[in-house]
Amino acid sequence: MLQVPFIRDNKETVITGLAKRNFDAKDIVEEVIALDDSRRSLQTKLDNTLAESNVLSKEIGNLYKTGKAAEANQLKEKVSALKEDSKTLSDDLSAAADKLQSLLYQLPNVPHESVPAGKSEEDNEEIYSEGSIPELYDGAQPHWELAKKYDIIDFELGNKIAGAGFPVYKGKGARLQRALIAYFLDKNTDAGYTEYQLPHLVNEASCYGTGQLPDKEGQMYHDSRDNLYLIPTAEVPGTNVFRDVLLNESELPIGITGYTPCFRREAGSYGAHVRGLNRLHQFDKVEIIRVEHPDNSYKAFDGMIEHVKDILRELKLPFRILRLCGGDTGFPAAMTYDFELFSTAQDRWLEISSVSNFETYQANRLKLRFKNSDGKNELAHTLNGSSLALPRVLAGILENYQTEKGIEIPEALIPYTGFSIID
RNA sequence: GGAGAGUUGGCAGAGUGGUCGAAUGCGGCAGUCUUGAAAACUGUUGAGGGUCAUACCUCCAGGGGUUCGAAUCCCUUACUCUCCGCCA
Repeated sequence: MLQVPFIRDNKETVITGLAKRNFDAKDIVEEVIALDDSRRSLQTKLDNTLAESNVLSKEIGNLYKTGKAAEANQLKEKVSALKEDSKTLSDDLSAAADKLQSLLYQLPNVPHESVPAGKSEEDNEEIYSEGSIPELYDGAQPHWELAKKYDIIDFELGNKIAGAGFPVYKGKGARLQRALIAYFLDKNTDAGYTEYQLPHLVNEASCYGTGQLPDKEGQMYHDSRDNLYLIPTAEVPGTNVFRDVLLNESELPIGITGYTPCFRREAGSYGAHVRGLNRLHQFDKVEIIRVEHPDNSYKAFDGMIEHVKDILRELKLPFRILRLCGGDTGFPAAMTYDFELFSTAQDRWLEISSVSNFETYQANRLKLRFKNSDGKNELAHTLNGSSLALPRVLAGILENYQTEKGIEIPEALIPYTGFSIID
């Protein structure tokens, strides 16, 4: 959530920044400022009314003590009248505050100055690529065929047990999943992230904290009996670790990592390009989350990019990095880089990681602050990224590492799988 | 699921109608001492709104009520703990 004083002081920056997302913020910004004005003037009136009745109440107390009940009763009437006024004022005030809040929820984060304008993924900029695309043998297959051929992922079985989008991993397929999770977690903890095991269900407040609510309700699985949501990403429980937290500056930076399954309803997103592992209702992901001093967050962002690069380099998977344009950058993010790996057998790029800097947008909702060197409480910056999402990495490995003899295992993973080929 | 107890500042924990935005301890910050640090001692230290700055207002889990006046009394919701039940 953007902060009102920031919007006030940077009206034009906000409007031109959001225009890069194709978001016309002009009316909302004007309305926010107008509402904030009226909120303030109501607040002042209310404060004055309350101040007066506070003074009178004290007098009443004193009058009673000195036995002047008649005078006290006179004052009581006055206070009652003030109370009527303050009731009206405070109703008006909370109406204005609620409206302001709901307007603020509608404003996405202002993109970083380096983010290009653009409407859709067409306008994303490729800024880096690495690794060579392997030449596959004749008869190379997409992963859903390989999965069947080697009997390592059973989509049909998942259909029976749960439904489409819930694959069953078997044998070496299951082991490879476990290996990837352990490998990613090890890479992350080696880089200084602290490993967390987080709840897979979260309450409503946590969903508001990271912005899944109020407007992405339909994308999450929800247990209405207990009002709990299945997490769509570890970002939700992981970032909410820091909800309502006041840190000392010396505690920054903080980095945590966690493996969780992720659950997404993905309503209405069926169609092309969703075969096999490409889009699922349940998938595994290892996430990294950072809390940073505002002065360091972009340096930390670069560090996260390098970290993910290292992993892909070690797995010897060909990848590229995209700088997302305004229109493709997620609502709460100021900047996002996507990692995509090239799947030779599908002849297309698959998104496997998304690294974002949210600046203070999430921290403002979370009330995540630190005491700065002036002793003032200041919002921290939050960042997160996948390192990595499993299904498409798995798809990439299966497709890019297939040979006529079987699927080779990337060297870095062999200590984790305990085997070097799936055949 | 049943019964009971609780929820107070960064943390722990007192406070049962006005003198309470709140004792005390820990932690944080500053200083004295020290070559430096630790220890000790001294001072300081809740959050939000508002103001040029004061003033002032709000906040003792959330919401509602009683009262001239509520952390304190009542209702309600959420959560936590203990015991019982169930259970991997």
